Amino acid sequence: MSIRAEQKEKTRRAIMEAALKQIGQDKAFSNLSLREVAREAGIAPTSFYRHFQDLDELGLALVDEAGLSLRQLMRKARKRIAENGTAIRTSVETFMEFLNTNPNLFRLLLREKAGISQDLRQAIQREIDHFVSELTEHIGAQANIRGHDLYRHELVAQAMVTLVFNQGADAVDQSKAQKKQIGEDMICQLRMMMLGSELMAKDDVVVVS
Amino acid sequence: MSIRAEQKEKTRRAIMEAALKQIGQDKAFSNLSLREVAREAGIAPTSFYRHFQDLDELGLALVDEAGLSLRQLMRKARKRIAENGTAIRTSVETFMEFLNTNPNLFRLLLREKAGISQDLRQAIQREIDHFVSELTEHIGAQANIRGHDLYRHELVAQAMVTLVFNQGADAVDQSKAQKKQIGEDMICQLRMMMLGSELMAKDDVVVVS
DNA sequence: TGTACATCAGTGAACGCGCGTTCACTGATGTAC
DNA sequence: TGTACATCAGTGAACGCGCGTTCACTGATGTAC
Repeated sequence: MSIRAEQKEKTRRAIMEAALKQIGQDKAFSNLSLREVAREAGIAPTSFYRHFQDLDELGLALVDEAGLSLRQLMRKARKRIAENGTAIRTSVETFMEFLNTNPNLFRLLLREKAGISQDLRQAIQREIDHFVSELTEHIGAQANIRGHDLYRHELVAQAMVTLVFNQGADAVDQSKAQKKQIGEDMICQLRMMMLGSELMAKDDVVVVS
Repeated sequence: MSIRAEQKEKTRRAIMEAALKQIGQDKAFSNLSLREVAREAGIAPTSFYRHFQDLDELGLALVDEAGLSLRQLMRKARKRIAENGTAIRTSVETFMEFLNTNPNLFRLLLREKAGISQDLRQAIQREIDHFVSELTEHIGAQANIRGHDLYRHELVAQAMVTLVFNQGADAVDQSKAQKKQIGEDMICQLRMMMLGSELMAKDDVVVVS
């Protein structure tokens, strides 16, 4: 990479880090100001435009980055599960690692999932949907291997992601001990879901409405 | 009530309705402007201060109102359950009614639960915690009556509220048919939780870590 | 009931401020020969 | 390698704008006698 391109990339990173830092300081993305981000990044306000057309474009770049992290996370979790087999515990613990490593990326996803910008919401929803469908596939395959049938395993996956993501929100600002506790509770809740689904898949259970 | 007090109350309502209207139009609470709210309410910007000290105070008043609605909702659900017994279905359907009746109050809770203002977040968390503890008590009592034991029923209640609240978020902007579908899926997920918890409460099930 | 005074919800002008965006410019880096 | 020109990331001045808040004010409603 040329010197010029390198420097440009460095500045781009500085802008993204500046935005993430502000998000960590209890700013919603829609409350960021271009001038404040530029100040934090150590550039003139006008320089921002050399990298992003506007703040929305910066937001999408950040969501892309978060999505990338999520996918890496999932790969890591899968690898660990293959090694030691305790799928739910391993997934939750891997997710809690993500929370600790990228708290501001998580805050971005969490806050903007219900936020103002339709573009951001859609981008985040896409990442989460992707996560859900990977998990759906995974637990479906696992169930086949182990010979447990699951009832509507796609709903199990969806509920699991919803639980982990949203209870994770309560954990992000807590002490290590409290995080641990929240993680254990989540593990228990996911097991309940899984067990319930297995039970509902058995022939002799009548589902009443 | 005196004429003066009546008029004042009317203006206060107008301000709150104006804020809710803006929240419905994809504004986060932290993006509301005092001037815009006043404009929408049909008063001079300065008149706002006769009713609220600042926008934060307005936010808390709105969360109070939402909390009141939630408690009314719970009471209604309990009454209906006492009449017809299908607890999960009735609760979900009652919640979906709330969504349809007060979409903007729900949007406020949803958005500001992960939002900027610490005061609002705490106020909303308090309402949700109250909801969870009422539900915990309810399903605990129901389980006793029916003779099913539940394993850690407080986690069941927490998960149920998390699921309904957050999947409800996906429903609020959808068509009636899609809302119905989301509701049915939620019912299924809640049943899985409940069944799983019942199963884990049985003596002969060994919980491995 | 009538009068004189007090209260107070609502007002319009004015303020200083930070914002996003434009523009023409600079000077280091890159390229062609 | 050296020279002449092109590119383009970063800049500082300037703009118009909507904002939150203050202030002294108005005039309808309320109260005391």
